[in-house]
Amino acid sequence: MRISFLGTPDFAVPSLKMLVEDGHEICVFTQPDRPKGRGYELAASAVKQAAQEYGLPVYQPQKISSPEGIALLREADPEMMVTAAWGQLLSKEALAIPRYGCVNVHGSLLPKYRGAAPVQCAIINGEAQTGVTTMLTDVGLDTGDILLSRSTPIGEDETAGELLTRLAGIGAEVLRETIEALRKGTIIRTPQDPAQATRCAQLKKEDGHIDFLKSALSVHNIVRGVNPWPGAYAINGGETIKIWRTRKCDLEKGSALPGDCVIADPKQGLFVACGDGCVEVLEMQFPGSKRMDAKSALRGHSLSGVRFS
RNA sequence: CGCGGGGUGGAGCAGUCCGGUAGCUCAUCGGGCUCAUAACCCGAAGGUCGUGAGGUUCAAAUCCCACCCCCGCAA
Repeated sequence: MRISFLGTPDFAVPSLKMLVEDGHEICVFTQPDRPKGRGYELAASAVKQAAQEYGLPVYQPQKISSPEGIALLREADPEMMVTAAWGQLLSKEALAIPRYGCVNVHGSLLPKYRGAAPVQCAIINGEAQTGVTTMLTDVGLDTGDILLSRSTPIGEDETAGELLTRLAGIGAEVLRETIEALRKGTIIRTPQDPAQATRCAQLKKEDGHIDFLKSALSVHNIVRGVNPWPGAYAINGGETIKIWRTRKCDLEKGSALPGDCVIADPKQGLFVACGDGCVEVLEMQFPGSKRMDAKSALRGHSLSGVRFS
């Protein structure tokens, strides 16, 4: 089938590869290259890089629903459009182009966790399970009819990055089944129940600021939910200390206040008091330094008596 | 030329501004103490201070120059 694929980050790559390997005729749309990293060099999206490896045509209109974007889409003349972590809403005009419509691969069990950061939000909220849903895109934000979905349990210590990778793979499989069913005409469209719907906003930098007033479990969920981006951090004076990994622990906090480093020792590790109980910090990063396990970090940096804010 | 931090014994850091024969914590090895210990005491080994038979100097980890690598901000 002739398919226009619209996607940007890593999450979309397995789906793109699947489409290519299944022999579909692909035309790729992805966000324009943006200045990135040290030196602000222009960087291509993960999808663009993958597309170039396959030698696929790549288009990067500023806005897909602009006249230019629409023109490019019409020129590609897709029978179907597929989006995965695309990042732009599609206009009615754009959606009308492909005969089979537009299928979106979304990293949650819709109608829960509509929006930009479904995987991260599910972890932060302590969900025990999530999944991938394919839906028929309409003009709303992740509001279209559900086609297929598959659930998966979330590990207790699983990070957003790890889960994202897993869901990306699952997404590719579900997408394959969805396309197959659509072609055969055996697909069943299920409207979303608006009453069950929840939305999650794009994560901001400050979402990584750990609030130790919350429970130890909540802190742990935030730490893994914002890993690897934007990354969890605690403030000690003027220093921002990144917290990469934590673990639940049984240590009683005693009279310690939230944010207190109850134990901070190169031999024992780092334990920080929360609203209830403590979390053990396993991996952290001091400013100007690279990330390392907490015990190593504590050899050269003392945190005894410190209270994070 | 987007802004900034850093490369020092196995690990993590101090020392660099105000040049003068390298220090701390942990680990390692040997010994001791203890019913016992992620405990404690005594001792030892281990470093071309990122690279340059670079510059300045009587003398450079420390000042100057060039290059390499790592990290944060920002996206």
